[in-house]
Formats: sequence, structure tokens, C-alpha cells
Amino acid sequence: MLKVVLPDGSVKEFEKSVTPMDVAAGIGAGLAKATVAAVVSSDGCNSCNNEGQTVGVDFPLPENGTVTLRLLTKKDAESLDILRHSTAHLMARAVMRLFENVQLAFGPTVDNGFYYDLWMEHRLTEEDFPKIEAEMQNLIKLDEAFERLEIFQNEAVEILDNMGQSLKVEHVKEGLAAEEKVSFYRQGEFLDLCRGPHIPSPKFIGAFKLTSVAGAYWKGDSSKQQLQRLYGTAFFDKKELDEYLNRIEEAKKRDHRALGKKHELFAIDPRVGQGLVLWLPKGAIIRRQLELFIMEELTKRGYTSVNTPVIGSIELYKTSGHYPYYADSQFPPIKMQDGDEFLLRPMNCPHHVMVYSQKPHSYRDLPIRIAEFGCVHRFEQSGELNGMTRVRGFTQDDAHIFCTPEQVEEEFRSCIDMTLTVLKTMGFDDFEVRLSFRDWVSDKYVGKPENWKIAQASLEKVCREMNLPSLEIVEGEAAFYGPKADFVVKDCLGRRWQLGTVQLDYNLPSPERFNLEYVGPDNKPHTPVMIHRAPLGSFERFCGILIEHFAAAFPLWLAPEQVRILTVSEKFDDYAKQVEAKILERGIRVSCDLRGEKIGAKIREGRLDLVPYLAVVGAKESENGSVALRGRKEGELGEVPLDSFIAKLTEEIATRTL
RNA sequence: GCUGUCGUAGCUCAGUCGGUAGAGCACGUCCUUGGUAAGGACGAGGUCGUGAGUUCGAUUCUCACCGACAGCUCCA
Repeated sequence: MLKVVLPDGSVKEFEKSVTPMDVAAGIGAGLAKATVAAVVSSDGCNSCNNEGQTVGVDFPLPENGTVTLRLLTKKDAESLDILRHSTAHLMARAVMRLFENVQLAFGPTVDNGFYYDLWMEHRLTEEDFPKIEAEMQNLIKLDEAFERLEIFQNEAVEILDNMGQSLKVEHVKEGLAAEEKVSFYRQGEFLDLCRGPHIPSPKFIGAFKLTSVAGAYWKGDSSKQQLQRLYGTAFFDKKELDEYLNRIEEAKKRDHRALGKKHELFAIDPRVGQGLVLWLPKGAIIRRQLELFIMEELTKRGYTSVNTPVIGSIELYKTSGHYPYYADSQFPPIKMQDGDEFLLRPMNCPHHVMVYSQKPHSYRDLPIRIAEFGCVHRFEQSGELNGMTRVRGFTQDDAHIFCTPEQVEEEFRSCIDMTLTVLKTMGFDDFEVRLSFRDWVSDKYVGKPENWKIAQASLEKVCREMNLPSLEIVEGEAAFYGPKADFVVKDCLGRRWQLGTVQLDYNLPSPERFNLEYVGPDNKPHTPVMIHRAPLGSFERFCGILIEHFAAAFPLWLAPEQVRILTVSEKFDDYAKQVEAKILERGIRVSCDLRGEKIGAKIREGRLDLVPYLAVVGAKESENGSVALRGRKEGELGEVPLDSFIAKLTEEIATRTL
């Protein structure tokens, strides 16, 4: 009796020997059609006793025991991953056939494809791709099975050594004891250390393409040697590959760097400096609207605003403990003739701590929430700069909350709530929340372990209670002073960026640092807890992501130009100006297109400029006191009385309609 | 910072196998006064990223620097 655990978790029993295909046929038409192979794990049946072994469609399953079947189907992501990883093996094999002395590192799958890290003397360029792809096609034709081998560590070291794979030798020696087993996969002459699983035969690879080559460090350590990372992608069929490539092309059109230039939102000019953003008039309007929105929330939520300088005495950062941590990424200190040193601030926290310490505080005053749109500078490495999303000077919508330990959870919850409100208002629903905790081995963190434990526990508790989407805990990502909850969104190319952040801090206020105090009900001094938070993160990065999110078609409340009045001919210039003046009275951003162009041309330009509302005026409208309205989303809306148009605008702006 | 690719008009790009460059859009002037995605004519615009080298001659070849892009490393 063979028990087969199916991909959906259900169990079927078979009396006699079956193949994965038989099983698939029994599950249902949908799966059976798409099934191309099955990946099996088992509890020790003799013919397939390896976890993750790949079994071809005709491979007989054992008669006894339990087998877990994973069917490879076109639709599920896991199957695609297996397909891609096998394609990566094929790619590495092709490279080894074409070039001398190739050392294999690792070749995992990534979001939309796979890569293989290789070390070799020849510098790969895109010119090599056709050659490698052709060789891969040849290998597919050979149709050699992927075969799994399990080998003891010492034997594995020997095999790898004989193959001259010294990177892998080092890896196996470091990672495993002599009596432990590792798995290899063989395909023809190609043999590599690999966890698997793989597709049974390369014939399942319907379409693949090498996409790029880049540098990457051995084991992600920039002090170690640099390898060549060859990227590619693969699909079950050509159509899917073409669709994917099309999607990438479309996505590139949303790139905030291209749209920022096209719509004159921002500029970065090397004559000013790398990574230093010039907000152009239209971009500055968007930023101003974001500021007003945040300020509104701050008022509602009991914050007070301050203004503090962008530089400070270096002693301030030494006391805070930031100085050594930011040594590599800050602009060098400014040394004065009398020996004083100042730092262009990389963060606002120490200034806000100083604001708190200007007078004694009672527990009755807490929490104190100090907010500032604080401009900070960090000297990021040139290769890390990226449009508006990674810059060297930026403004955080920052605030620091000083509260009692008892108030931490409520304050933290309120910060998360504000961040959610902000994201929701912008229509971001595809974001992840990352809880960044400390790594208990590392010594880069400050503060007492018990405080860390309390902080991390309360942080997680609140996040669980609030049911945040895609909550993920990442150890080793915490700030040096405390754990944090980060809100992460993807850009048009699928890269993840941290926007909002809420961070718990038991350390800066501590006696070892700034020794902040409040007087408790017991009339004794106590140390407050500090929360750092920024719902947007920074205006620069947020705006960059926002441009891509809306593809520069901003909702009315954010749009740099909200209404454009288009005249049918010069005869209606006076009426157009009257309309403009009336709309302007309400503080709405309106302009007139009085050029001697035909109305068709004006409409076209208004559409291309993504103006939310175009108001056409001619004989009829000037007579009736109306406009012929055209919405960016809705198209023609017909003739609307001016008053009701203005009411509509006012309402839509006030509610920040998306 | 590292590896690779790239840099021609305001923008998007073509081109020159070494003999100082062209298109479309945008811009300017004039004609056209037109009702929902491009009316027409003429014109102005470039030290071909910067600096050296090779050459009779370099935008083109070589090197260095600057900057951008992709990835790595690092971060809001």
C-alpha cells in the first residue's frame, strides 16, 4: 500500500505500483493537463529515499510507504522556481563548456529568474550571451536527466578538489562535519553541489533568456573576492517569456527618473553634486502637499513641531553613539580653527533629545511628541545612489516620542496607525511590514539585553494585534539602539524600498547616553523611552516611489496643475481668464492655455501632461457661465456650470480622493 | 567603493569602418481663429561628457577623470 500525499495536502492510497502521471491523472483534469513532472519526498521507501528527489513522469513510485508528491505545473511559483534553478545549472554547464577554468559558486533563483555566481578569467559581457544561449539550446536537445547523488562530506571535498572547484571545497569544509552528507546533482559531465530539487529533464524548459551580468562578492562579503553574476530567466513556454519581457518594458516607463524628467518634477545635477535633489516647481508642489497632509495628521495626533539646525557639535553624536556607526556614511566633520568640530547631521534624533532636555519633565507631561521635517545628509557610496530613492541629502518627516514604559505600546500602535493612514491615503495596498530585530551574537548593538527583549516583544505584540500584512521578522536588521518596524514597498523594477519606519529605543535616553529624565508619581527621576518614527520615511524616497505608483498621474489633491482651461479661439480669452480667477480664488492650481492652437492640439497636450481636469471654453460656455469638462480618467463629462465644477473640485481635494 | 555597460541639440535617438554631424518632438517668428489626442511655413540650437595621448587631422582609436544605468556591498 502506497500513501501519496498530494500537492493540496490530501492523501490518496494506491494498491499497486503507479507513476506520478497516473497519480496526477487521478487528481483532476486541471492539474493533470499541466503536469509535466513530479517532485517526490518520501519517508524512506527504497527507490526514492532522497528528500527532494526528482522523478520523471514515467518513474514508478514504490509500492509501500508514504510519498509526498509535488506536481510541476505551469501555474505555481514553486514549479517555476524548480524550472529556473535547473536552467541555471544548464547555464553554468554551458559556460564551463565554452570557457576555461570556471569556478562555481552559487546559483539560486530570484524573484523573476535566476543567477549563477561564477569565477573565471574571461570577463563575461553581453556579447557572450548568444554563444552561451546557443550552447544551452544544444544541452536541452541532449535531454540528459538531472541525477541526484548523496555523498559524505570528506568524499565531497575530494570530488570538488579533483574538479578544481576550490570555492565549493572551502564552503563544504566550513559548513559540514566529515560524517554529514551533502547532495550533488549531475547532468552529463556537469556535477555541482546542490540542494535540489530539479526538473527531470531539460526538455521542460520552454523558453529562457540571459538578461545581464554583474559583479557580486563571494558569500556577500565585500572584503572577499568578486565573482561574475550571470542573470537569466526561464519559463515553461515562449509566450510567458515574451509577456514577462513586455511587462519589464512597460514597467520601465513608470521609472521615476524618466517621469521626473519628463514632467519636470525634480532634477539631479552633477554640478550641484551626486545624490543631491533639486525639487523643480512641479515636484515642489507635490512635496508641499505631502507636508501639509502630514502636518494635518501631526496636529490631530498631538505632536508639537520644532525646528533645529542641520549641523551640530560632534560631541552630540559621540554622546548619542551614532558617530562610530555612521563613520563611513557621513560627510566628514567640519573642523574650525579653534579646534571645535561640527557634523552635518546624518539624523535628527540628538537634536530632538536636546529639545526634550531643555526643562525638567513630569510623568504628567508625557508622552511628548516632537516633530520636524528634518533635513539630513549621509555620504552614501556613489554606486548606491538611485534617483530620488537613494540620495545624499534628504528630509525625513521625523518625530521622536518620549514616553513612560507603560505608554510604549499605545504610542507604538498610534505610530503604526499613522503610517497605515498615510499609505492608505496614497492608495498603497501592496506593502510589506518588516520587523527588524537584533542578532543576539553580534556586538554592534548597545543597551541591556533585557530591554531589547521587552522592546522586541511589545513591538511584535502590537504588530500581531494590528494584523499587519506580510509581517516578516528579520533578525540582524535592527538599528544599533533598538528594534524597528519598517514599511517596505516595491518600485517599478521590483526592488524593495523601506519607506515608513517606527523604532523603539531604550538607549539614547539612558544614563549612559543622554541621561534623560522625568519625575514619576513617586517623586523620583525615571528614564523615558524614546520612539523614532517617520511615516513617509523621507520626502525624496517617498516621492520617487509615489511617482512610480501613480505613473505621474497624481490624484487631484497632489497634482501640480489641477485644472487647465482651454480656449476654442482667442475670442474667449476674457471668459477663460474670468474662469481662471474664480477657480484661483479657491486656492486651486489652475492655468489657461490661450495659445493659437486648435482645440485638438490643446487637448492632446493636456492629456499628455496628465492634468486631472481640462475645461474647454467657447461660445456656448461663455454664454452659459459653464465649462465643457474632460476628466483624465473619465474622458468627456459634458457641459458643467462653473459653480458646480468648483464645488466638485473643492470636495475632491478636501477628501484627497484617489 | 567594486564588476559590467553607457555618455551625440532642452528631450528621445540616428550617424561618422578617423576628414569637426542629422531626424522627430520641444523652442522662436509669421500665417491660420479652429469644438475634444498633433493646421502650415520659415528659423534658431551641438567644442559629439571632460582632459591628455596616437595621428597631417579625433566626436570616432587609446588612457585617465567625471557622470548615468544594472547588480553587489551598505541604508530612509
